[in-house]
Amino acid sequence: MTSRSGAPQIAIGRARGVDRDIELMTRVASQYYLEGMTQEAVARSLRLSRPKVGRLLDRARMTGIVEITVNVHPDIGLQVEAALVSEFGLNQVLLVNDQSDEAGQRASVARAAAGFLKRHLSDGDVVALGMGRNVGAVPDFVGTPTLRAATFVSAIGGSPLVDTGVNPNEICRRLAEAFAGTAEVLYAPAYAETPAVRDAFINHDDVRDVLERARAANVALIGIGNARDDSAVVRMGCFSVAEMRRLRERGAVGDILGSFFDADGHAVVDGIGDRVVAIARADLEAIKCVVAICSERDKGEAVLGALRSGMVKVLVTNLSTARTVLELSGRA
Amino acid sequence: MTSRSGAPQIAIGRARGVDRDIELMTRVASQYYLEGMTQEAVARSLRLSRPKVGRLLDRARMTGIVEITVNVHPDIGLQVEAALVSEFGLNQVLLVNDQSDEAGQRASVARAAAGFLKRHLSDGDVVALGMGRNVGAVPDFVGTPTLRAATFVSAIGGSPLVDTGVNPNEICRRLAEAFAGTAEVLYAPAYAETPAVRDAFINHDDVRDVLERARAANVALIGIGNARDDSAVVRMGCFSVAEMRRLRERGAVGDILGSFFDADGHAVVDGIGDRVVAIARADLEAIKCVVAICSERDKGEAVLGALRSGMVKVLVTNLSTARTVLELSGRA
DNA sequence: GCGCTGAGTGAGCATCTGCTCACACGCTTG
DNA sequence: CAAGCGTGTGAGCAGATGCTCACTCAGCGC
Repeated sequence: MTSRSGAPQIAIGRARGVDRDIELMTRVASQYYLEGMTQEAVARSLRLSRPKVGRLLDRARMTGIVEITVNVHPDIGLQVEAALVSEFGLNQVLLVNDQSDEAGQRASVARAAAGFLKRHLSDGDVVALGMGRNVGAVPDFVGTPTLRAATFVSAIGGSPLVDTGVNPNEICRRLAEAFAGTAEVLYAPAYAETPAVRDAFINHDDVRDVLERARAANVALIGIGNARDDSAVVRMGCFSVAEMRRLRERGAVGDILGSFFDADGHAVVDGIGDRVVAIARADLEAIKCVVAICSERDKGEAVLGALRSGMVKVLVTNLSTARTVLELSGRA
Repeated sequence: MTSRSGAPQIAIGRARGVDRDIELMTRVASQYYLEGMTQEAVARSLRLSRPKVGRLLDRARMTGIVEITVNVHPDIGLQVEAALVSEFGLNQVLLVNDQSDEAGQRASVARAAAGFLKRHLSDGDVVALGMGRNVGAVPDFVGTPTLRAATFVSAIGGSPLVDTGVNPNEICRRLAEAFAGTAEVLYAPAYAETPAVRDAFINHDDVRDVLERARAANVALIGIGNARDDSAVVRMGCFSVAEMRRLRERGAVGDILGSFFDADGHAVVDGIGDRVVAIARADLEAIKCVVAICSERDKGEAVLGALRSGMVKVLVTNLSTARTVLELSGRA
């Protein structure tokens, strides 16, 4: 009945003042959640009091030993994922459930993206980072720092008007902290007033070095912007409403790292491109693992264009957005 | 309060007689498990009776919408994983908790391996398969068939003495079924009596074709055997106890697909190799994603040799085994 | 058209769980 | 060395959950 502990004579994991109850929590959680025993039965089997078992379960949930996830139903989710993968030649699609509130939706998409990074980042990886609320929410869900010798690099400049975790530098620092890696940030604005100013920025030694580093990244984590008057870049003051209108007239539906594209994914060329301080579309296309995240259902056209552009390799989004994209692409 | 449904006008996922309550289950599960509402509160918010909410939650757990996993504690698991990755140059390590019973241990390791395949298999992948109880347990945990156009190929012959899901052909068929892919099986024994008989087998058109196909696989799923008198290959009658003893005298600690290696991972050459009907060690080394699974704590030496051999790229095992391997390797 | 069958529903109850609270123990501090 | 503080423990209770059991109603056969 009382099985022995598993004799790990090894020091790994015991070094610090690591919680001595970890094994107990694991055992309790396993009996309760996996074997379906009642808390009282678990208490008897391990000679603990019933409340103590309850408390151990709480802590097991807190520390991440027990993980409860609500997935998209396999019958639906797998079909939609497969359809997106085959339609747009993606490597992977991660779908999460729809949420009624915007914040919750962003959180669950960000959690999925964080999970992807946790599973896939290895020592030595270099991650180029975009901006925006969606990307900015990712560090919140990394959880326990995970000791990866990874580098996080801003792939686009920031905006002085917002400082609320939306700027790539801020995201960069927080992600690096979460993964116990290093951050390399870009001290330049995302958009310059004129091409000449932009050139001055990108020729600055520090800026050029960081952009060079971002270009050499093997992973990228980016958001997808839309081309509407209320889009983030307009709100951030990078563009005027008139400029955005002009972009739309030329077919623009969205942007990635300041590179606009139309519904077919083709680049929309305009003076704009010459004012962006960021890595270029071609740079992104060369990165093997470009993870795009989007949690807003009304960004369907932008996501469609982004997927068709070939920049995106992994898409993280919610079910409705995914369905909207498939519908728009005519593959319903 | 009552938020609208999310208007997915698209047909995907609705085509068949798909459970119309899927959305309801998801919503209920989300409110209960993620937002921490009580069943009664969920019932009120969705105008359902309290028992109905309970029943929906049951079904959500059954169908896989809600997933409860008991992980290794991050503080410990991540350290051990990182240590194995860096020590042996692996791509990834998946650790599961120790289980007191052998069957439960095998099941949880197999579940993790199945999860890895579900996440990583894409259309067109070809998976070479080994034999043994561990590999044989994987198909049981794939769950919902996932429509991947993948091919599963036996990479080693079978044994006529056992027919209980341990033979690669059987595993092959069951995995193919679980993933809704195709199976290519090998009509040959794992070990022939003499090299001449072996040659006769591998020169047979069908056998040669399947082995050729296995060599060209981009994924492999294999077990790790040990070199003891009670090892699976001896029990299966492929070898005599005396032959196994001779292998041990030459330093053998374990085998993968019938290729034996010593504690340093070097191949143990013997007449044995000429009698195996399987792809060779070099073939396996050339496959990018070789997933080895092991659920037995007493296979430490065998796993150590396997990791040092360079054949294994992804290891799936339980915490104690992982620790034992690190300890044996002197990296404790 | 009528009755039968069976899946699905909600009441009621026994049980389980979460929470509060008083208490004991160990550790610091005067 | 003693008092004080804080964390952790188990009793007790209110509320939440799982379960059984009549009951309803749609679907089907006679």
